[in-house]
Formats: sequence, structure tokens, C-alpha cells
Amino acid sequence: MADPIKNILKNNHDIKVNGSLWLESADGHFFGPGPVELLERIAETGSINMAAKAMNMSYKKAWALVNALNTQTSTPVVIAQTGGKKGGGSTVTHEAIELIKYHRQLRERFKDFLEKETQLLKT
Amino acid sequence: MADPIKNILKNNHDIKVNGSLWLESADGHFFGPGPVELLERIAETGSINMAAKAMNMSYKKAWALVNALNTQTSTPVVIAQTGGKKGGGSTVTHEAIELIKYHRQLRERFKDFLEKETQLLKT
DNA sequence: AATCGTTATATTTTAAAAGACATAACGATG
DNA sequence: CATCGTTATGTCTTTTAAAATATAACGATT
Repeated sequence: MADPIKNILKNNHDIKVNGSLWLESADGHFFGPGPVELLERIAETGSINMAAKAMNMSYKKAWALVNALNTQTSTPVVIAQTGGKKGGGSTVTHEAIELIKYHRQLRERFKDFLEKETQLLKT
Repeated sequence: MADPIKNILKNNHDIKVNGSLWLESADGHFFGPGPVELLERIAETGSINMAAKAMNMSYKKAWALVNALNTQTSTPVVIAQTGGKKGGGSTVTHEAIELIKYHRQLRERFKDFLEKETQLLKT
């Protein structure tokens, strides 16, 4: 029979199957783990700036992500307000929350898949 | 209830869940789609050089991949021979074939997962 | 010992991505 | 109407990754 994979690999302990998921359309992928976390942080902090800092990302990159998301959804997911009492801020729409929830569940299912495969690897 | 995701996304047709899988150990990931294809091509052509060309990869990168694989497996997966009647060449070990087979099956199961999720996305 | 195409490796160049920095607009509020 | 922190952009620099180029070793075969 075939050799178990674990015997082929060096350091066969702590070897695991890992991966990444994203949503994509014809014009490339656009909704991966990064944007999701950003949305979550914006929802928490009410600010693109603070959200970016919290995940150690430049404001510019964060803004670009938000902008990309907003143009790729039929309804904006982040509503930014410039000026105002606190200088401005951003809120997250109902749709964004749905996206976040969806992605959390998706990630959960993916995690199950990965764990199952990792187990299989060790047999 | 929650809005279906497809209604949130623009271009809701041809939207799909996609992803990537790899094996990884404590010291980073090392066995992704690229290396697998490379092994397959080396098995076909008997040469790292030709395999690299076939997948439009520089020889250097191909060699680096092979080298990484060989150092991360308990037994080499590619045996390279320098010099010789045809200048040299490379063969693939039994273990490499096992790895290829494993990865094909893994990819098949992943494909199922992705298709299931893509369907779910459209409901 | 000359030849051949491949392996093996170093060095340089190019390209792309990321990061740093700078600046203006904005508008509620005091 | 001056202030504030945020949004919104542009530009310039740095870092990183990839690609291109160059060169030597290798050994069966002729």
C-alpha cells in the first residue's frame, strides 16, 4: 500500500493542512480575510483610521480596500463622513454586517474542513 | 431575515468562492499547488529544466522549489543527476508520486467544498 | 579530450508592492 | 470663524519579489 504522507514529511508532527478562502468574480478576487477584519474593526471603532491602526495597516490601504468594497457592492458597505464634530467617522451598513456574518460562518466551515484534512493527514 | 449575499454583491452572477490549500509546518508553508505541478512535470519530462519551461517558470525558481522539497522530506522526492549522456536529468521518487497522488485527492475534496459553498452563496 | 544539455549557483536588473510623508477638504461645535 | 480629527489624495521613497543574465561543474558518450 501507499506510504502515509506523514512518513514522507520531515517534522511530521505539527504538520497541517492550511488554506485561504475568498470571494471572486470575473474581474479578480476581492473579498478575503483582510477586508473582512477591516470591516469588523470599522464597525467597532467607527473610524477607518482607527480600524487601520488597530490592524497595523496604513490608512491609505484601508481606504483603498473600503473603496474597492463599496464599488463592488450594489449598496455601500461603509458610509464615511468627512468633517463633523469629531472630524468625521465611518459607519458600517446593514449589508456589511451581513457580509461579516456570512464570512464568519464560511470560515467556520472551512476551519472544519481543514481540521478534518489535517486529521486525515496524520493517519 | 438576512439578505442573501448575492443581493449585496454587484455582478452577482459568476461570483464564486475560491481558495488555496497547502501543507505547512512550524517553519512556514511549503507544499502548495505550484510545487505539486512542478513535481508532475518533472515526472513527465525527466528534467527540472524542461518542467520549469513547461510551466513558464524560471529554472532557478524551479530548482529552489525542488531543493526546498528535498530538504523538507525525510527522503528526497527528486533525484537530480548532473552530467551524463544527455547532460543530466532528474527523476522523481516513489515518495513524490505518493505526494502527487495525495495532493490530487486533496484538491478534489477541496473542489467539492468550494463548489458546495459557491452554490450556497447563490441561494 | 571535446561535446552536450542539464544541474547548480552567484550576480545584477527590473518590476511590483508596501510604506512613508505631505496636504487639502470637510463640517459640527464651541 | 478657529479648531479638531477624520476622510480623501497625491507623491516620493523604501522594501521585497521576481526576472534576467552569467558562469561553472558534471559525467556518459563519441
